[in-house]
Formats: sequence, structure tokens, C-alpha cells
Amino acid sequence: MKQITQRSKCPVSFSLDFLGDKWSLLIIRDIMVYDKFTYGDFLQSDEKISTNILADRLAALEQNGFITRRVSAEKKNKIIYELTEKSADLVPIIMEYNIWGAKYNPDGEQALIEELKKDKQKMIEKYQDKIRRNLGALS
Amino acid sequence: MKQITQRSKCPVSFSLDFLGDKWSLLIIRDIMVYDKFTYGDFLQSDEKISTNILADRLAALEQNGFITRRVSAEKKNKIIYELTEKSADLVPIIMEYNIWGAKYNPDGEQALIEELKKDKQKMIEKYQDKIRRNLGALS
DNA sequence: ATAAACACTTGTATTTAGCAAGTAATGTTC
DNA sequence: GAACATTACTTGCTAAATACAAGTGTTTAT
Repeated sequence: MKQITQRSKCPVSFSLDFLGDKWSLLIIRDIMVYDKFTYGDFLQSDEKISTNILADRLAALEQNGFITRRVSAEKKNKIIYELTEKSADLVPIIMEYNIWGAKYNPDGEQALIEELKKDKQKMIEKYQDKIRRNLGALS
Repeated sequence: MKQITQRSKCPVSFSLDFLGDKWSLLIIRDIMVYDKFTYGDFLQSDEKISTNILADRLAALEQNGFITRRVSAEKKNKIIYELTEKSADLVPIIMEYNIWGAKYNPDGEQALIEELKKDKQKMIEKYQDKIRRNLGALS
């Protein structure tokens, strides 16, 4: 797994040192909005990440405090990945990517933009609440 | 220069297809907040991008409509890079990265977060106005 | 006329990403 | 309880992206 080296003190640069690649934010999105929690779930996402990259990103995200890893209580060969508070604070970034992407994708749904822009704060709180509720649960 | 292949229809994924690397958003940030406009300006940024990567990213950003390129009126060996409307719509994303990065960087300035969160909409408009004013100018 | 500034290119080494196949632990089925 | 299926990865190999150092061509200043 790659070791992160801080390039500058700029907060944007600092963020991208952790998240500036094509996959990390998509894994977080999977947990955040699509309720995916397992290695197999992530593999099935439309973007088709390869197995070794997924393993590497999961390890890095865990090491850097974005996700937690635990063995399922029911099935001991199943691993559950969940978001931390550090990732809950990424919800606004994901929402803004959603808005921008929906606007500039030729096949983008204009309806999604309108809804997101109109109820942005409500949507952000919705996803953050979901993450924080999970944080408290034992399951 | 790398050719972009769309991985899925998800707006987040779509955005990251263009911006999901360690450098593209930093170049846009340089123009947006630090008023840098030339190849030499970008090279001098704290993050120390290498020359060939910078050339590659500038070409990609131009081809994908994030920046425009023009020869300076005064000095004909100087090239001026400027942001398009497509990049003006990235201001909220950059601001959110600022907020997140300032919060989680150990050396992060707490004051910056407070100011940004408090006056977020004002800050966003400030940077967008600056870009749009430039768009109209001939200079 | 010469040197400096500027925007890149080129060449090479290192790192990262992608693909295909394999492995080890647990779970399920008959 | 033996055999097959899930699940979460590893491993080996190839391709692509990145980083570093040096060089090139055009324009500008002296």
C-alpha cells in the first residue's frame, strides 16, 4: 500500500493527498449512498474496480481513518466496512461532485441537479445522519 | 495525453473521470485562488509538479473545456491560461476540499474553517465572479 | 549579438494500475 | 461429513502513469 507524502500545507492539496485518485471517493460513495458494505459489493459496482486495487484502497482508507473494518457477527467469513466521522465530513464534497457531474454529463439528469441544489443541506444531513447512526450501532 | 473513458453513469464517477488525479484540481486552484496564469507560475507552486506532467494536464484540461489557452498580448512568448464556466462550477468543490482539509490537517488553521463555513456562499460567489469577469475581458 | 526568459519535449527510471489466475478460510448442501 | 460454494483477498505479469534530469525552440531583454 502506498505511503502518503504531504506535498504542501494547502488544505486542498492535503485532501487530494488522501483522496486524489480515481477510486477512493467511489468506495466511500458506495458505502455512503448505495449502502454497500462488503468487498464483494464494491467489486460489483458499475465502475468495475480490479481486485488488487480494491484491496489496496480499502487498506489505505482504513489506515487513514476513513473506514473501519470488522468481521460480521453472523457470518465469520464476511467483512463489514463502515464509514467514520472523517468520511461523514466528506458528504458535502460528494454532493458537490454529484451536482457538477450531473450538470456536465451529456446524459446527466437535470432533475437530480435541481433536487440536490434545492435541498442540498437536507440531503447532506440525511447522509451524515445515516453514517452517524451506524457509528453508534453494534449490530 | 490520456484519453478519458467513462466508467459509469454516476455523476460522481463522471466528475472523477476528469478530475480524479493528484494534479488537475490543483492547477485549477492555482488559477482560481492564487491568480496564477502561466506555465512558470504553476511550476513554482509548493506541490512541485514535474514539467511533463504539467504540460500533459494543461493539454487535457484545455481539451476537456476546463481552461483556455492564449498568447499574451504584450509578450508573445508568454501563454495565459484561464478558467472557463465549466471550472467556475467547480468552485463549491474546491471550497469543500478547503473546509475538509483545514479540519483534518493537524497543522490546519481552524480560523479558515470558521470563515469558510460562515461565509461559504459569499466566498463561492466571490471566486465565481472573478472567473466570470475574466471571461468577459479581452486584456 | 548574446544571454535570459519562457513554454514546453525527450529520454529514462520508478511507481502505480489493470488483468487473470490462484489461495485460504468459512458456509452451505446433500 | 465430504464436496461444492462464498468470501476476501494474493500473486504474477503486463501496461500505463509518474518523476527526474536534461535538452530544444521561440521570444525578449541587454
